[in-house]
Amino acid sequence: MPYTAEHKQQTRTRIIESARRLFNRNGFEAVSIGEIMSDAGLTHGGFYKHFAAKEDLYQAAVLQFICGDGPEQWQAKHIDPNAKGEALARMIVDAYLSRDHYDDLDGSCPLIAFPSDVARGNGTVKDAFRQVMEMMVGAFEANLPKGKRPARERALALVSMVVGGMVLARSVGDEDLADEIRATTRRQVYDAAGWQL
Amino acid sequence: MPYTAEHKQQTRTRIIESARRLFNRNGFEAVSIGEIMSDAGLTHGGFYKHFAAKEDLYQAAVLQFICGDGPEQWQAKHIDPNAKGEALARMIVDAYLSRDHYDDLDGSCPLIAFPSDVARGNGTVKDAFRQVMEMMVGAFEANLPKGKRPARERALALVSMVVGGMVLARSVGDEDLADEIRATTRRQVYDAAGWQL
DNA sequence: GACAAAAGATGTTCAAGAACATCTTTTGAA
DNA sequence: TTCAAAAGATGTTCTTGAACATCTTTTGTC
Repeated sequence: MPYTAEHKQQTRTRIIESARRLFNRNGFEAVSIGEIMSDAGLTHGGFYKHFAAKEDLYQAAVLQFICGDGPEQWQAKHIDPNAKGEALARMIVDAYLSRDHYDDLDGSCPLIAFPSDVARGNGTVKDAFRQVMEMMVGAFEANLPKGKRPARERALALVSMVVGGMVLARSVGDEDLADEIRATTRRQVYDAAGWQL
Repeated sequence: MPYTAEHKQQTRTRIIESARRLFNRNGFEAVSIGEIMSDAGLTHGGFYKHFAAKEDLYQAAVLQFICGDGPEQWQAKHIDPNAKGEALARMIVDAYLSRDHYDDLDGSCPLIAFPSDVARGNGTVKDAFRQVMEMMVGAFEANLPKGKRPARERALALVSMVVGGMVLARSVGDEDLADEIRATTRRQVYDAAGWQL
């Protein structure tokens, strides 16, 4: 068999990385297969050697966020990989609601980049989306102080808040208002989690 | 001048209503002008007598939610128009996070229906989006009990939560999980607002 | 070194759709 | 009743893009 299996895998990964970047910025529909392949340094024809249809890329692009190697800059900048417990949970919140994340259109979390696209998509994409969400819920759940309600419940609420806040910030088209939304959401998350600012 | 001004206005409104419904369900890109016009009982050609470009419809479709006549069923069912203060604020939250809203793909709030589409759109759509958000913030702000933080801040956080919760619920593709997200978000909103369940 | 199997490139098909040009219909005003 | 201005219908253009068919290149195996 010519072209080693790793080679194909690498190419496939390159395609997915290009797709995620372009999808993140422009949405599923607005990006053509040709653009993605070209961005990955290939031509349009080879696409179907890796995927049966464009839709299959949606799922892969969403999962790339948690399967790709290494955190994004906006994550690395705010999260100390050695941190644990409350400190870690706070770092995740800070990273998520950071200006860096807000500005990083290419590398942002898929929960922010395409919620409505996924809501309209097929079960496969939704499943990928759910996985990303559950991963985030899990990260909070494991690092939340005890409270009157179950940790999962509070973790889910925190995810709702940070996702909602960033989604709104990205959509209002006003930097100052976006800053206000991010800052406000962060304070309220801290309150809800029982953390000091 | 043939065709009275009201007639034109009515037709325009019909186009916007069709557009909102179809956009809500399928997104801006996936719906063609022909489909919208046809849904409104017209043919594609007449579109440009009302709008210069398809993009102009995006803004109109978003604003239709707050400019259209009468609340959606999911709103009417949970909100007593005579209610005031905390009772009203609770009704708004209940309506927003209701199963009725979740199920109403055509009539849902634009903040839920197309956050990512708007985030990628031009300033005009974003401005419309902002208006819808500010209207919601205002509704909460005016009806929140006193607390240690400014009412606007807490109102903004509530909006982040309910929007985030519904956006996630719509995207996970699992009814049970969606129910959990809605219920959990609601409890946490009540906690955050200082309301009893 | 020849061979073949798979990756990737090139080229084609077909459909969709935005924009607009040009007809036809409507209806208020004269 | 006629006229004309604007709404709406019909028809056309041109571009884009998904899918796939068919070449060409690569490289491991014999």
